[in-house]
Amino acid sequence: MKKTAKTSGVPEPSVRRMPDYLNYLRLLKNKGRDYVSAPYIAKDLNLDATQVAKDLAYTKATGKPRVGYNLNALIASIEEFLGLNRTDLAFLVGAGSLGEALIKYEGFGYFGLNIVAAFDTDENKIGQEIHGVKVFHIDKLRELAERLHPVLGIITTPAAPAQQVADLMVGWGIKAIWNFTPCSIKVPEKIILQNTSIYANLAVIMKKVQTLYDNPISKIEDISNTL
Amino acid sequence: MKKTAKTSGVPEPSVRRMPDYLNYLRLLKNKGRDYVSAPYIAKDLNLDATQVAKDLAYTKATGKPRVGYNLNALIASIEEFLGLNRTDLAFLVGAGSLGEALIKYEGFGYFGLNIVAAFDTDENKIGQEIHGVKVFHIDKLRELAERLHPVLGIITTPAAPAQQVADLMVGWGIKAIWNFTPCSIKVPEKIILQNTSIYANLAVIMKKVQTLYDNPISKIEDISNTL
DNA sequence: TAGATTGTTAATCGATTAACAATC
DNA sequence: TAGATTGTTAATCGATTAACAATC
Repeated sequence: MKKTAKTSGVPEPSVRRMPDYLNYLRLLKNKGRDYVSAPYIAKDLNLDATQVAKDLAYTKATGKPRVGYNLNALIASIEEFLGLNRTDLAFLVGAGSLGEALIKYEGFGYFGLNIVAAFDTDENKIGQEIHGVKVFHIDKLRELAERLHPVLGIITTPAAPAQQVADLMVGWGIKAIWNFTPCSIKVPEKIILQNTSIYANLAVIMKKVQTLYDNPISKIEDISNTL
Repeated sequence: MKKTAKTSGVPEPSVRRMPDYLNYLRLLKNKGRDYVSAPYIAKDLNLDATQVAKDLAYTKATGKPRVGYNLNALIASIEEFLGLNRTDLAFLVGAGSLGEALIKYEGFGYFGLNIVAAFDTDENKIGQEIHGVKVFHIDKLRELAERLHPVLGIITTPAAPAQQVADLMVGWGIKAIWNFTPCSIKVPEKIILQNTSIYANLAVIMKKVQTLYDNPISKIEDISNTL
């Protein structure tokens, strides 16, 4: 019953690893390296070498046996794969600290994302500039969307108004929505929806921390301390 | 070769869905409902009913055929599963806007996380209070860690100092690290490490947006507009 | 040439989905 | 009783890992 918008045949986990590779390879390039092999990358990023090779193959990158991949070509290949040549305009609704953090996120520009306007309902925030991005009243969204045709809408409001904001965005022609609220929002089938929940990550970490309490290992450590 | 710290036999995707259920069920409770079935939840959250039932079973929740689950019992069961009764102390390093956003995140308290101190190297930030959490110089981490024994360390610094911060945290007895930088950091095997990369999510969304350009659908839409 | 690495094809592993008996 | 839902067991699906031939 669940329907996940396809990411062009490439497994989503592979897509998620791409920014890691890119970040790592750019660092390596700055160190003056020219070639790099999949096993080498794998070791540094704590991944399986075969998996790295397979991921890189998705980007149409090609390497040479015994030598590896040309670093410049590989970086270009991943950038191409992720579409970083293209720059998409984005609107952000909810100019709280999370919204501010996203706007200030240095790397976004390098990842083909350009937040051009922020919106809020808080009169204190309206008119302000965050890192060069102006905050407008939400009522201006329609007008600005008609003019700029943003592709992506980012929701960083509190949970309550999330659905309303999403409806507004869809109404004014946004193609993709990135939802940072913990609320599950409904959008028409054609709209791309990506939920990013801090809580999902928190849950995983708390669950792992829990094992520290359950596990007799901590008790063993206690014992060894008394020896 | 890759080693993922086990979350006690429960599939990680299931753990990640738990906060969604919890959030949704709390909302439902506020509406005055007493019972809820897996298919009902599934419909609202856009999931498969069997999957919901299976997820809930992991929490040891039990339901009655034809009736569903008692809402209070179910909520309690998920809270128990996630360990929300326990409250863990956390230190946060990097009091920028992302750090600030996390400190202000209303929900964290409800999810068993208590950020008790923030650290930075920026003299302008030191001594300030964010939402009741004081910002200390990073040099104070040792002293405060010895006193408070935080379980979790959150890294919201820029990428460059991430590894250094992690080493510091590990040195002072932190058990789990939540890394928000795009840098892959190395920690001893015993330390729980959770990476949350905004870029991974961005990559997925950009890749999906890309299909809008590749796809002839957009062209079809253009044509229909001229009719 | 020898040997490491690519890149493909097959095997494994794990999560999701489907089927169905139990039960309220 | 009839029928919807739980909860378990089996089938499917997809990603990761392993094996190996090609090749530089």
